[in-house]
Amino acid sequence: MHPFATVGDVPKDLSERPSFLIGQLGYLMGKRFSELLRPLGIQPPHFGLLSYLADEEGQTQQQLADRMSVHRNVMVGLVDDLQGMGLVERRRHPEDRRAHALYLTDEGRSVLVRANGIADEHDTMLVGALDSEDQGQLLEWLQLLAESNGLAPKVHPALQDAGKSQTP
Amino acid sequence: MHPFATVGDVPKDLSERPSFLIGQLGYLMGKRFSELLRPLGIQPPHFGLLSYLADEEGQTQQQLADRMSVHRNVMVGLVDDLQGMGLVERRRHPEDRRAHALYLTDEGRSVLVRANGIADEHDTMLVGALDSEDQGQLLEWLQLLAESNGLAPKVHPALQDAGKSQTP
DNA sequence: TATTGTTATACTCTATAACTATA
DNA sequence: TATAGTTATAGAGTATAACAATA
Repeated sequence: MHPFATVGDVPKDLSERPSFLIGQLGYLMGKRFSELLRPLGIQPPHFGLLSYLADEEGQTQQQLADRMSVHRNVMVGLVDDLQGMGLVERRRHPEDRRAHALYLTDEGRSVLVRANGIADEHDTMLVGALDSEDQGQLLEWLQLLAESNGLAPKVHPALQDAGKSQTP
Repeated sequence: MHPFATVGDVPKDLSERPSFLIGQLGYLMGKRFSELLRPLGIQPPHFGLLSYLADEEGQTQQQLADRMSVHRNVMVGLVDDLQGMGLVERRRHPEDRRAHALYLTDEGRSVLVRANGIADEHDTMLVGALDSEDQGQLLEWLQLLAESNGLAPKVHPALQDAGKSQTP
């Protein structure tokens, strides 16, 4: 018995803590998805950008930055990358000459389809050890916990830490 | 319907992917635990170190580094921090004069007790929206998935990415 | 004056190597 | 020769600020 067990209970093992298990698994998810995407030449934030852009083409960088909750400075780099690979195009915005209107190329659409397939594999790797019914129950609980813990849907918190819009 | 839905199905929403939800929640766990620990002046890796040291005092830095799967260079900094706060002591090792034998101070034990309490709160924040029975089921599933995805128990993968022992 | 996109700078973290003292 | 601990260096990633063009 530990001398510091003042409340009468033994300190809990890390692997009995849901927060630790989720932390372990969450870190692994980012790393593994990144590796799975490597053959496509993109990273998870690029995948998010392509997905958001597919939802509605012609958006400006600022609009996409707001939706993904990334700083607009970061968006420049993401778009540079994707444009360099020929996956997106910057066109002139029809109403605002300061802004760019972004569009997917055919290659960009193709890469997005493949990336979605990789994400499916990725999900299967994660929850494949559970039967189909349990997978469904787990998904519901995760959605519930994401909401009860204040997470915005479809926004990865790693991208939104930076102060976004304040220009002092 | 999207023009790239070649396989006949619409791309899945990010918040319907267990991998994305776990990724969101996992990132939040690290950030929030870090904030919760701030009043104690320590960070999550320090908490891990204190826990491992409480399991068995007198361990060397290398032993602790192996168990936590951190590089020994990183361990130096963690021990420096904790020693600077008066939470651990470096004593002479009785059998190997190269090594230090590490011990908790009374203050270190006290901080560990409080940190365990904070970790309990942290867990409750995460799963509090589920009833007690569901919390139990979720914990089982998370333990199963951690194992089926190759995670070592009680080792946070963020700390073990660095090559550890190779001295070329 | 505020906003879009861009660039440059600084800061943090971490990875790698190299050094010492012992074994 | 190998190992425990330490220190220094360099690189990646990220935050902050500043800028030009346009609204």
